[in-house]
Amino acid sequence: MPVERPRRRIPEATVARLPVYLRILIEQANEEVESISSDGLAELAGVNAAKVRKDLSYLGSYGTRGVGYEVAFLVYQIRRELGLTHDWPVVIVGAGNLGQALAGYGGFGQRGFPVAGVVDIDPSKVGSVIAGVRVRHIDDLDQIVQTRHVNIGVVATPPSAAQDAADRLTRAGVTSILNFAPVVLAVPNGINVRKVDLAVELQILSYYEQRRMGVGLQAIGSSDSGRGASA
Amino acid sequence: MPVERPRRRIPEATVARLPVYLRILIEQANEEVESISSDGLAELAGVNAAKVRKDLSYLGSYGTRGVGYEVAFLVYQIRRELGLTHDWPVVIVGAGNLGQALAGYGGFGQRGFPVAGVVDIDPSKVGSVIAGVRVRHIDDLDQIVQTRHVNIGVVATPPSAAQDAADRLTRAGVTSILNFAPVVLAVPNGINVRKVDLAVELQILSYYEQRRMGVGLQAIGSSDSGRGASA
DNA sequence: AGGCATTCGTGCACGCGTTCACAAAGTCCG
DNA sequence: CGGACTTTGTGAACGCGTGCACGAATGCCT
Repeated sequence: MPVERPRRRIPEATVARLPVYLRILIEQANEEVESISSDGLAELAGVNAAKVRKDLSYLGSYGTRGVGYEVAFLVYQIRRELGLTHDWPVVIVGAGNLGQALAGYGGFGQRGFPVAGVVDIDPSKVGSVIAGVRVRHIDDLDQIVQTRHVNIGVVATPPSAAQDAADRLTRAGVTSILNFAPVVLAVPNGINVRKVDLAVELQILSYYEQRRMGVGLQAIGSSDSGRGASA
Repeated sequence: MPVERPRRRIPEATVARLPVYLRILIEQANEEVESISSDGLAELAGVNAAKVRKDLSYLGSYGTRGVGYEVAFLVYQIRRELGLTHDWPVVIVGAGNLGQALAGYGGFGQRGFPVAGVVDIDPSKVGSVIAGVRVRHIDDLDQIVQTRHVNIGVVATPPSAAQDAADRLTRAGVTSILNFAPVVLAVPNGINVRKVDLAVELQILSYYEQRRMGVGLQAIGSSDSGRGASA
């Protein structure tokens, strides 16, 4: 009996939705809800019910026909699949406006991603304490990554410094990067990069707004960009 | 001669990439680069060259065979298509940690999205000035949206207040929302919502990290999640 | 115990997006 | 001026993700 299956590959689109399901399920658990149907979960997540079932089927055949899914069990399974059974310390590069906000954002530590350190290249920023974490110099990056076993780095620098930050992170041994700088990072193979670009998001919204006006008042209908439940 | 074509619909995936091209092209223009090939742009954007050409072909047949695209002209065309020929004022709901960082983030105003106002429901926060903008009470939302002609709202509240913020925004007449709260917003039809969820992004990275370890040291290869050029 | 209602799991078809491959169109040089 | 070279624009094939529809399994009620 194979205790830990090698686990089949999960489609990227599904991986992106699992965290959403997880958050909703934890909420439900806090409200003493014991079980939930794919329909119920779909409604709360703003997606199709069949999609929910297919997504969850990648985890295994948990779920009871005629009843639904046991919330607590599903939380455990998703946690395990996403690798959230233990903490993933992160290091933040850049102690500017954004870096400080991220370090102060409670959502990190509370959700299993404690801030192992904040570093900056500007000596004048080093030493200041933000959100209980002392800012250290970027030269200490290697040491932080190694002693705290950091796998995930966050780039919160100005655009001009982002590539250098990424280079230092990968050199220090980080294998996943969350990039907030409006720059396309070049990284070695095998390094996982995800980007969050506020300007891009706004410009996408701008496109649909502009379109809405230009075309006149005709049916806008499916201008929802993936998410969005109707009231 | 139709001055302004009705413009065929552009695939969502392409719309999401246009802002990236735009940023790169503006950079190139600043460095006095006059023209660029689809190959060159593709490299800088970290995508396939054919994809660049197909994306740009949705704008029209700009581009000269044997030469490439004229940078300045392409910048103009993308700007026009994305509706960036004029500013889009945005209103930020929530003057907490994140709201302040967003208001202070220069990337907004400089990229055509000036902050028309920051509002909060907490009277103790009202009146304080962040990044040159005075925080006003959320009851002033309607007035701000109407007098400043705001179409885009940013939700930067705690999760528990996010739905209320979205309701108020749509009621005030906002038709696009950028949501930073880890909540699935329910909005009326025709309202465009995009979400930015830090915890979700980290959890996705966590999945691939966990997988990397579990499977052992075998080829990780295509674990790049869309972006990522090799060094 | 049997039948009915409910809900899961999934095969299948459809549509969108990506990529290849190549003709068309232009430049450059001898 | 002609031929070689470069690069665009796009038809076509492929692959992935979505959503429908339905069989299978389970619980509940009589």
